[in-house]
Amino acid sequence: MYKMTKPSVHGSCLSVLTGLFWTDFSLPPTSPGDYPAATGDMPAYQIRTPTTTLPQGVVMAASPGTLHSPQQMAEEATRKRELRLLKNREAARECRRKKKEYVKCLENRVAVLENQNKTLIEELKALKDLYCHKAE
DNA sequence: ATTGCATTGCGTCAAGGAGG
DNA sequence: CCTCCTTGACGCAATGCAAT
Repeated sequence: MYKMTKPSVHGSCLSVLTGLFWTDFSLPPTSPGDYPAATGDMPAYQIRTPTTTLPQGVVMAASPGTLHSPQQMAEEATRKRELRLLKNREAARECRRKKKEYVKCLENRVAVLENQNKTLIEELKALKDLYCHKAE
């Protein structure tokens, strides 16, 4: 697990490593809320979309026609704001979860590619040795 | 035990994109 | 145009950890 360096206490961790924001990756999301899936060596991770759980007592907006007094209007505005904040709170949580999963996925991919690289270097070395002995 | 810095996670705001 | 969703950015609190 890599640790964030101080200059990026806020914002995109990946920008420190890559110079890019994570949403700027060359493989664009295939759909909103999706991130580039790993290819080849590893399974593409899937984004689950949990059903939003509104707390009990949160009801959907009343039709505007039923509101009259300024007090009712103010209450409606407050209720709408609280609902918006609640939804955004959950959206932010989900967004962070996906981001962590994405970073983990990239870290796995780095590990796989490093192993592949090592194997190929060893293979090349073996072939070179073979070639040298034949040439003698 | 205390202190200071780094890291992490959260809630909120704001901007921008997508869909109706 | 309006509404909703997504996500970068910010501020804050909690926690970890090394230095003293």
